[in-house]
Amino acid sequence: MGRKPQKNDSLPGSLDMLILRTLSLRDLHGYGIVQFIQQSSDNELLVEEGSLYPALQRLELNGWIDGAWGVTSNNRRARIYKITTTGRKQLAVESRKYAKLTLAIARVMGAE
Amino acid sequence: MGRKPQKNDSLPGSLDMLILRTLSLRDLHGYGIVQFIQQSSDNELLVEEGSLYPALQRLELNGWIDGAWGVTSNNRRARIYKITTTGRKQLAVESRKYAKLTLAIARVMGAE
DNA sequence: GAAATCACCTAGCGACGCGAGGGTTCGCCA
DNA sequence: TGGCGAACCCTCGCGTCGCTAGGTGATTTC
Repeated sequence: MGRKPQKNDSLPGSLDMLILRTLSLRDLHGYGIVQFIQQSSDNELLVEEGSLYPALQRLELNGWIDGAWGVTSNNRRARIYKITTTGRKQLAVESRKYAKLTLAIARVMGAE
Repeated sequence: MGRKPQKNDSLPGSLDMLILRTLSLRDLHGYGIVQFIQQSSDNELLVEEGSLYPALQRLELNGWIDGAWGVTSNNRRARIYKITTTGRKQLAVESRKYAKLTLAIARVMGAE
């Protein structure tokens, strides 16, 4: 059997970025976001539903995404989310911040 | 004036790794750990004392570091910490995990 | 001798992700 | 046809973590 996907426990804060990134590519419902992240991470990232839905509410509250009831390609009721203009800006901000942080950490991990 | 160092708020979990990494290079006291991380990260990472000391207790409880009262080169009383054998193993584990996670995140951030 | 620096510690708070639970609707197939 | 599993949504309570804000004391510097 394959490797077990990791929980995102170890990098809080990055979940918002991952969701925004996903929605920047296409409108999607919650369940689909989970699948996209899992697949595009090569089955290494697993987003629990107990993390996802609160995160979506958070993001919507901040005005970074917009949700509306719709129907999936499977003919199922679902809340379809799309990223807003502010959301795209936020994604850019978070990406930059994430890059700086990981670079800084890499420096420490490689320092003598 | 220069850039303000970032808080580590955005990457919880990585603090333990940074401390272990620092102590894997040399025995050090808390205050010195903060300075080392700040300097070796090019002044981008700032560890608050309110984060550091609880973290040190955590690590010691887990048996990953050992603390003992001593004296710094400045002739000041301080708790000198050193990494244990188990701590080095833990550092290796966390480093690998961190690398995998950031790689997975990078995949998602670069996916289409 | 006052102020700044070095050095340690704690309590309480807010944020986040998770586990566990509960719910509906659709499609499949025995 | 009726049962079951998958797709889909949601919430509550918990543990962990870093931060803010506060406090302590010793040593150097002016």
